[in-house]
Amino acid sequence: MKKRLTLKLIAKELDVSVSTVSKALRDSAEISEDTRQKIKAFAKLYNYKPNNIALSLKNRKSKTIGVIIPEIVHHYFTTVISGIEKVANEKGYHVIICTSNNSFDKEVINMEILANGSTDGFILSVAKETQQKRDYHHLTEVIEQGMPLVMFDRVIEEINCDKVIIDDTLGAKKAVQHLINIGCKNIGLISTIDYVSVGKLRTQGYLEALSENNIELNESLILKVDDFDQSEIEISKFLSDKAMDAVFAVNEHFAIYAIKAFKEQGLDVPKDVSVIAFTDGELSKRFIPSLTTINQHGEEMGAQAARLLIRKLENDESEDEPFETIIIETGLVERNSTKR
Amino acid sequence: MKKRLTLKLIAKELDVSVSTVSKALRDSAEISEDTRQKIKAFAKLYNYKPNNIALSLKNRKSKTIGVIIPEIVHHYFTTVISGIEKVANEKGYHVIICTSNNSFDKEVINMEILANGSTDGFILSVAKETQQKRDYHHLTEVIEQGMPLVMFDRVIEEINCDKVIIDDTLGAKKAVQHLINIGCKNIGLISTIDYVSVGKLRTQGYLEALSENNIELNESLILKVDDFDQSEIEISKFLSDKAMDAVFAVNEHFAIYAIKAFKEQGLDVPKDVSVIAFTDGELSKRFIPSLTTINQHGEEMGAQAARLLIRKLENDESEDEPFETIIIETGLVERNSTKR
DNA sequence: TGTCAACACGAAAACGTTTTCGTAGTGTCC
DNA sequence: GGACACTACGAAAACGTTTTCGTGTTGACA
Repeated sequence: MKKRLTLKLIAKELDVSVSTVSKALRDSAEISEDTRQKIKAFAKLYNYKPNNIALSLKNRKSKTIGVIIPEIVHHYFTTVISGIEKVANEKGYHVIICTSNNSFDKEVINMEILANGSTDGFILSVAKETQQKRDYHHLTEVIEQGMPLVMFDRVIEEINCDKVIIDDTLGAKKAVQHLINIGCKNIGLISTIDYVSVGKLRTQGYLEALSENNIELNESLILKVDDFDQSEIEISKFLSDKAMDAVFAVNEHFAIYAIKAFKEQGLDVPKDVSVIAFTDGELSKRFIPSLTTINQHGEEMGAQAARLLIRKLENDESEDEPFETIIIETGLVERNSTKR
Repeated sequence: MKKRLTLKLIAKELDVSVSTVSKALRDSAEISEDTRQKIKAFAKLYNYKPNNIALSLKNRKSKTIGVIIPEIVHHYFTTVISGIEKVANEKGYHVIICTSNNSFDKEVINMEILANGSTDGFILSVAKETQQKRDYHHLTEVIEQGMPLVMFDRVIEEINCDKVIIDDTLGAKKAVQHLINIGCKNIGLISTIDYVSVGKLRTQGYLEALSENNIELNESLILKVDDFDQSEIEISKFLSDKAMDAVFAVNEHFAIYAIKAFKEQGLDVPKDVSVIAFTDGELSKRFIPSLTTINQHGEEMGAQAARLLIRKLENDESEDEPFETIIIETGLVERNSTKR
């Protein structure tokens, strides 16, 4: 087991001082051509690499950004991470990922650990539990310490920081408008309970689309799923006694459960009933029928979040720059779960 | 913007020395009850948290483990990460994730960066390009520096380190044996080219199962997909002129393309033809028909890898302990793409 | 009163860098 | 020959910890 090479070792070996070695390697003009060559050659030969930890301590920055997401086993979040990584690596940052598992406590702990030097800033999508509890002390604390924070997807309005979101309401509106355009009249909604912000916003888009088209709201066509694990049964029950010609689901899974339920009822998608969902997922492309969706552009979202964060990190002057909220456009992707 | 609290600041504020503060906070018996209380109260009041970077430098360990995977937008890898994270966090480690994007160069760069102090050890699944190139200098270098390395899934046999793999060959055999048991005779194989080790091993399992059941090998029933992006077309072409009553696919995607192709030919799965695949994915559960699979227990795999790594990290004496290869058992999950 | 142990604390080194400042040695110029 | 400016390097501080060792004060005891 080779010991790691340090400046001190090089210095001793070459009989110069540590400072000389450091300067030589950084091409300082203070060092004569001769010794510079000698030191560089030696360093190269023995494959010297500076110790990042020491640099972090010295520079008081780690060149890494911390990402905290509710869960990683979720295609949408992986696309976001992918976008973050791409931009971060381009700019010489690396990325630490932690999952909160939708637990408030784990979110807090992860932030505290990463905030203690490991990370220069955060990109975060808050846990469901945090949204419920409305306890944001860990976020404000980090901000007060001067660490930039960018929130995405599930953001907290009250927190003053950069944000990247999609136009959930508008996206939902687009979806429902599409259903209306193809002639659907009785449009159901499968959403989540309201404390999940996206559920709330998408519900709002649904309502707006109806009202703009002078369609009367029928509350009985709205389902707000509470327990994800029970959603398949809930949805199947919900759909069993309603007359709908379309369903708008706030995510991929709900859409697929809906399609399954319809099939079991002997209904054909899209002939008898159209289904549209919010998602970026793999499933929607591969499912039969493939799903018409409102896409969320996760990778773009991650990329923008990373750009915002790095801008704040590199611009010391930017402290008093106002915070930005970037809205990622959603788009309709027509596939085979809606009739034409 | 509050400055971060350090030992030095506390010391100045309370008019004691840095060492006293450090000792007090760590409950050293050297410090009198009085001052200890005072210091602890102060630290708590102003929410002192030690700087991890300084600790890393001092202790020459970072308490973080680096994970390098070929791609993150892949359900299997996220389950593995999930398992790694769970175990790592339990033991007080955190996890840095980098993706190689299946590029050799990016794999090398990521390892070099993380190896310079950021990380105590590695968990790695090698990039496709690395398997092709057979250039493993970055792996041996890291090992020579005394950093433990655990490889999983796509492992390199020649490298001497801990490994976690699944019994690809046996798993494939199980799959094919199941097809034989339900009465299939003409069993096709959709695999990848051989330099991807899993493709090779699973192919071998296929061959073994056939030979053990005295079924003659028909080379024309084997497809080795080269270009992933073209796989849908390749598979559809491949299946168009063969008479099979079953297909074993080495991954989820190939299986689904096969099912689609069969449907287009007017064949029913599972009535006319059975399909079985290797995978842990979401798709297989939700697809219609849902897929009979050989599962890979990704989370278990990650957990074991993390355990192996941490064992090496915490046991200085373990240096000469022999390396282990843990084999994760695969299991057959019967669903609706195979007849009963 | 002098000796010694116990107690409570501080100084300093160390981890691996970068950077500021100081300074020997050399050469130039009048 | 003296003043001065370069040149090329080294010493030391700093980043925030932990830990080893040294030391001043106190009290007990003969």
